[in-house]
Amino acid sequence: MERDFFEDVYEVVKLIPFARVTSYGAIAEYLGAKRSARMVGYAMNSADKTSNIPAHRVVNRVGQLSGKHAFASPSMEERLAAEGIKVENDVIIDFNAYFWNPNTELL
DNA sequence: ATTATGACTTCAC
DNA sequence: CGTGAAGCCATAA
Repeated sequence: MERDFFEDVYEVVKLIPFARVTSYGAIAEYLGAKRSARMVGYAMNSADKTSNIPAHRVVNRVGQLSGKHAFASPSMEERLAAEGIKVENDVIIDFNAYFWNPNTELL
């Protein structure tokens, strides 16, 4: 399994530092295809099952755990809480503060 | 090759 | 301010 797009997504997601989160759009934009934000999440769906990808650090633009349903256990919010990230009502608190932009911080 | 689907995003009403 | 619809791209059937 080596979908080029997926591969890039995995790489970026793996590079996400501890207690840090990012959005699908940000990753997609970093890959040069900001229109493919959906594919990023789609990749995560496969990534979390097949690889040790911290998909729980990837949320939508508003910091909402849109993909929590893809996590068997523990819950996405628990994983984030384990990193000191507060989550309430499936939404990351102070998301802007935890936001990690690959284009800005990684580059 | 074509159709359907989706962990998104943005514009419109 | 809230809900709805359309757009875009890659994967799967």
